Amino acid sequence: MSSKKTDTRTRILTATWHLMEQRRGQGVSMSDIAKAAGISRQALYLHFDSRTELMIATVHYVDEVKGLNERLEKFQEAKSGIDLLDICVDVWGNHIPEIYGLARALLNTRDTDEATAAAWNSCMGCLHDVCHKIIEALGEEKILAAKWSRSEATEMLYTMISIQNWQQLTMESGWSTAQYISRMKVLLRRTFVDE
Amino acid sequence: MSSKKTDTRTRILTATWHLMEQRRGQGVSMSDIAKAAGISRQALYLHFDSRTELMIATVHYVDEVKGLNERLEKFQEAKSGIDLLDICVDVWGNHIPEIYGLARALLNTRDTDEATAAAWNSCMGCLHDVCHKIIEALGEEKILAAKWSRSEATEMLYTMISIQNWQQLTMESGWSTAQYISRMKVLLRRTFVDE
DNA sequence: ATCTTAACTTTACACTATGTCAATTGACAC
DNA sequence: GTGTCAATTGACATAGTGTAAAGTTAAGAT
Repeated sequence: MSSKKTDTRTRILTATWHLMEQRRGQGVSMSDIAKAAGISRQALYLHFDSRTELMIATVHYVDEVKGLNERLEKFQEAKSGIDLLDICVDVWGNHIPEIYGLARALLNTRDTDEATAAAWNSCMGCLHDVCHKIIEALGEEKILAAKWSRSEATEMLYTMISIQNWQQLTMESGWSTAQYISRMKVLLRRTFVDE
Repeated sequence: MSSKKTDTRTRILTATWHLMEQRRGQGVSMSDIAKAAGISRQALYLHFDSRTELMIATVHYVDEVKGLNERLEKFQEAKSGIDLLDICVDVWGNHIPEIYGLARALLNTRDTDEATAAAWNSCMGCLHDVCHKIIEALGEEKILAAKWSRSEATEMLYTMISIQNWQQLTMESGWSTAQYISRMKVLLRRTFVDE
C-alpha cells in the first residue's frame, strides 16, 4: 500500500528534518531540501503547497517518529506534583535537542506567517497542558507556593521551560543537557513549591 | 554644525525606530524605511552600507535617546543585593516595551547574520554585567541560595529576564507590564535568595 | 500492443527584497 | 562660474519563493 508518492513524501520529510538539525534551522532553502531528497525543487510543490506547509508537516512527522506523546506517558508513573515536575523537565529537556533545528526554523517564521504560528501553538499545546497539570497537582497537594495563582504559575512554568531558554543556557552559555535539567529542576522547585 | 547629511541620518534612524515599534519588528523593508524618512530607497545606502548596519545604528541611537545607561544609574541607590535585583527588574521591565520591535528584528536576523549577533551581544553585555553584579552582591551578603554557583546563577538570571520571556508572558499570555515585573520579582527572589 | 495516468523533469517566468552602479539634478560655497 | 555634496532616477544583479507549461518515464489497464 506504500505508493511511490508516499515514499517520496517520507523521503522529503526526513530530508527536511535532517537538514534542519544539521544546520540548526538556518539557511535551508527549498532547493537544498529537494537536492537532499533527490528530486527537483519544483517536485516539492507536488507534495506540499508551500514551504510553510512542508515545515508544519515535518513537525508532525517528527512528533510521530520521536513519539513525544509516548514519552509523556511516563507521567502516569508520577506519584506527586513534584514527581510530575521532575519528569517533565527530564522528558522535555532530553526531547529539545532532537527537535531544536526545526523548532528554530518555525520560531523564526512564525512572526510573519500566521499558519506557522498556529501550527506551533498547537504543537506546544500539549506542553502547556502538562504545565497546567503540574500546577494543579501542586495546588491540590497544598504545596504550590502561596504567591502564585494557578494560572499565573502555569504561564510562568511554561515560559521557563521554553526552547528559547534552553537555547540560551546550552547553546550560548555552554551548559550540558544534564546541567540544564539539574539547574532547571532547582529553579522550578524553589519557585513553585513550598516545602 | 548640523549638516544636511546629519539631519537626514537622524531622520532615517527615527523613522526606522518608529516603524519597528509600529510593526513590532516585522515586515519592515528598506523601501518602507526610505518612504517614512522621505528619501529614496537608494539614498539609504549613502548613509548605511547595509540593512544590518542600519539596524545596529538604530539600536545605538535608541540606547542614546532612551538612555538605558542613565536608567541603570539608579543602581547606585541600591543598598543590598535584593534592592539591586528589584531595581533591575523595574528598570529593565519598563525599558523592554520601548525597544521591543527593534529587538525582535535583531533577534530574528542574528542567526543568519554574524554582525547582528555581535552587535546584539555587545548591547546585552551591559545587562549581563548587571546580572553578574547582582549575584556577586547576593553572594557577598551570604544570601545567595546555596544550590547555585555564582556563574550558574548569573547565566540563569540573565536568561530569566530575557526579552523572549517578556514577550511570552506579556504578548502571548497577556500579562501587563506591572504584572510581569511583580511576578518576575517573586520568581527571582524565591529562586536566588535564601531568606 | 496501445492508451492512460501518476510522478517527475526541465525550462521559463513573476514577484519581493537586498544591494550596486552610473548618470543627473539642485543647492550652496568660494 | 565652478566644484562639491546630497540626493534622485533608473537599470541591473542576485537569491529565494512560488506558478505554469510542455515533455519524459514507467507502471497498469484493456
